[in-house]
Amino acid sequence: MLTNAKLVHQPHDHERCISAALSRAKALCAEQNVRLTTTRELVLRLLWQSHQPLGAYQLQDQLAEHINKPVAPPTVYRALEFLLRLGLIHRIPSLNAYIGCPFPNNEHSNLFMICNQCGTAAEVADKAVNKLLQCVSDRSHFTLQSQSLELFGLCPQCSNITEAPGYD
Amino acid sequence: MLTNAKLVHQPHDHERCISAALSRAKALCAEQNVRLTTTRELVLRLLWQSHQPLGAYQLQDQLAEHINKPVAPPTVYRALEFLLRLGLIHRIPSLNAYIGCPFPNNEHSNLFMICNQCGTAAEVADKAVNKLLQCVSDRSHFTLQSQSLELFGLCPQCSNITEAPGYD
DNA sequence: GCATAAGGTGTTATAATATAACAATAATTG
DNA sequence: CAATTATTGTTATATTATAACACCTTATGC
Repeated sequence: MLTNAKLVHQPHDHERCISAALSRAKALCAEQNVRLTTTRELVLRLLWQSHQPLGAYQLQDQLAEHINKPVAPPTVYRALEFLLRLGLIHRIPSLNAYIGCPFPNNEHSNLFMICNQCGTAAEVADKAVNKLLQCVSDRSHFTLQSQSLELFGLCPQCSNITEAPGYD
Repeated sequence: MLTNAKLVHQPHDHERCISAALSRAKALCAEQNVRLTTTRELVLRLLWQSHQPLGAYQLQDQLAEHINKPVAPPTVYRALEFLLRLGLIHRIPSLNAYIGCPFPNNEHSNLFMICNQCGTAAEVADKAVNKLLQCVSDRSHFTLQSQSLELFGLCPQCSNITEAPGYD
């Protein structure tokens, strides 16, 4: 099972997450012979500022603040589209939000564990999950092409807080 | 594995789907002591007119046509909210669309197989899937509360058409 | 039965998310 | 360096969803 769950749910050197993501992005763009322009890189950076998915309009605000001039929605959506196409980020449909992918190029499950409390989202890639869903599809003669799997609940930290005995 | 896939993907007596859904709804409302008002029942009926998820604004149009007077969005969304709360319908996040639930009251997987071609969506409830996802969550100490699983691909019918040899 | 409360609907306005279309600019290629 | 291609800017608008408040209908207690 490939996952960034531990990283996401514990204090860690987040600068490393960011720089790793950026160097992966640069490598991938070079390989694919496409351009990681300033805007695209900035949007990717912004998405990697935390492990919480961000909406397009949050990105718009942050981007505008960053470059110190107004940004129109298409600018953001184009960058997102580009990053999505390369697999550098994911869209989480039930949140209308976007998040950096911690392991692009790997076999994906497109599976996220999203904390209802703190909003963090950890990604999981798991062969057993993929296999089982392939099997479910096969049984119904359904030709599986892609998937989007979202688990909602409480991350370890928020679970502990919630479960802790109160003072009542 | 509990699924309506065969029904969805083959010609069938759809009137039975509709009437079954309605009687389930009536039973559930009686049991829960809530009211299946005209609007709510109509929205449920409309959702059951096919096995394709419908958007809120498609429902709005159809509803307006049906009762022969304009309908405002809140009317639709209120009915949807009610039906969702009772588990009579599901929302499919990546489509922003709604669909009738073929087996409310059962253990759910919230797993849909959605045809990219014809748009039909079959639901699957599978203990193995639930168990595996529970296990994935456990391994990360994630307290699973709910899930949304969407498989995209081709239904059996559309697979056949696509795979059939062409005339080129 | 009737007053009251609770639940449901109508209506208007608006928020939040996303895309279309076209002009302008920058980068790449021959 | 001209021509092509890719990218960005800009304006407008589509799509999905909700807030707020007035009004009406149904259930409930007396």
